[in-house]
This record gives sequence, structure tokens and C-alpha cells, in this order.
Amino acid sequence: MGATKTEHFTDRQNQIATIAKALGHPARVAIIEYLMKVNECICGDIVNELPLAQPTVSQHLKELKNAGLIKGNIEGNSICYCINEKTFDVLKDYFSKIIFTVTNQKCC
Amino acid sequence: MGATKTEHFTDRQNQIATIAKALGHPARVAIIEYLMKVNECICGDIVNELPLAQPTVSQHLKELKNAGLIKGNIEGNSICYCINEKTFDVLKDYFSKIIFTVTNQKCC
DNA sequence: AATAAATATCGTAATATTGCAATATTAAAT
DNA sequence: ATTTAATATTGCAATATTACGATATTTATT
Repeated sequence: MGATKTEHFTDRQNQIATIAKALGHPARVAIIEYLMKVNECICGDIVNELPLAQPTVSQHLKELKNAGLIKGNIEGNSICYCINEKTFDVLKDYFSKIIFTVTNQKCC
Repeated sequence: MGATKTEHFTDRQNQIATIAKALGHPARVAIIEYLMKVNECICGDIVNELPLAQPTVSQHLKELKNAGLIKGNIEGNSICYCINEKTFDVLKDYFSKIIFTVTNQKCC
């Protein structure tokens, strides 16, 4: 026990859960907000911005990238991260659908 | 170490992370989809619907409720759960804002 | 009052996540 | 070729999550 029973759920359910999970940590939300703010895609600055050590930030970036929420482009010495809006679209559409379906449903 | 440094982040960042985290498990996504499908707010049926034991489902429901994603009303013997669309609105608005801001931003 | 039905809570094992120091990798600059 | 910089990876301790059997709680039914 202890491990999530991924195989019992649909691909869609796992997809949404994976993306949501990646946003389920305030540091990663903060990274997204920072990337949104700086317009240009900077990288090492995130370490200066957050109260976390470099390896920790690197790990959070990796998770955001795995979930498809950000993109990382190698630019010479450094790596440039930026938001991948397509994945945010997936979430927005999913929630819009839920809200559309549930509105006008009577609850208990 | 090991504990999330919640106190270093803004209330807003923690709020979004908490809601997203609650959706970060396929079983909880499945519960939301089931509640959406059945229109009427049923409860014990969720246990029959999912491949998880009753205490596990109960625990997931608790987390969804704590995050504000569902509501639970006592109805005699049983408890009736249903989607709380207000919290989904929070997420949708948040993501819409991100998408609006990022669109037309050039990436690296 | 006793029983049954529905759900929550407790306790615990298995697993996953978080955070960081130390170290490795990679590419630019000297 | 060395040094410097930027970032990733490794290893590990602390903590959190997941899942469930056993048990408690709560309300309806008999």
C-alpha cells in the first residue's frame, strides 16, 4: 500500500491529476507567477527570487517541466524557462467544462 | 527538512497550491467527475464506483472538502456530497489570467 | 433497546515528496 | 587547458501521502 493506484483510472483522469499535482506546491506556483511577471524567460534569477536552495529550485523546475507547464530552452551557458500556456489551456478547459455542467445543477 | 515551507509564500500562492494539490490525485479527479455525472448528490455510491476501500474514499472526500472543492450535507443516515463550483471558479479565473498574460509573450 | 446501514476515525505499513549539502556536468571566458 | 558560471544529479534525512483493516460513531429501522 501507499502507492497511488494509477492504473485504475482513465488516462484523462491521470493527466489532469498530474498537471494539478505539479501546481500543488506553493513554490511551484511562485515560480509560475515569477515567469509570468518577468515576461522574458530568465532562469537563475528564480533561485534569487525564492527562499529555497538551488537544488530545490532545480527539482521544482523539473517537475513543472515534466508536467508540461513550462518549457526549458538551452541558451549557451544557462537555461531559459518559460510558461507553456498550452497545458494551462488544458486545465482551464477542463474546469470550464465542470463549471458549465454543474451550474444549474441542484445540490442535495 | 521534508516539510513544505508554506510560510515563505503568499496566501494566494498557498491557496492555489492547496486547491491544486487536492486535485492532484486521480481518485479525487474521478470523484469530481462522478459527482458531475450523477447530477444528484449521492454518497456511498462513490465507494461502489471506485476501486478503493471505504476508508480510502472517505479520506479522499475529506481532502476535497477541506480544499472547498465539494460540499457535504448530512441527510439522515447518509451524507450527500456535491461539487462546490465556487472553488472551481477560483482556479478557472486564475488560469485564465495566466493564459491572458502569457499569450503574446515571446518565449526565449 | 437491539440491529443494521452509512460513514468517519485510528493505527500503521508502504511509498512519495521536500529540501539541501555535496558533487557532477556543461559551456563560456580567460 | 584552467577557471568560472549555471544548472543538474546524487544521496539522504525529515515529513507527507496513500491505502486499508479494525473500530468507532451516528442515525434509521425493527
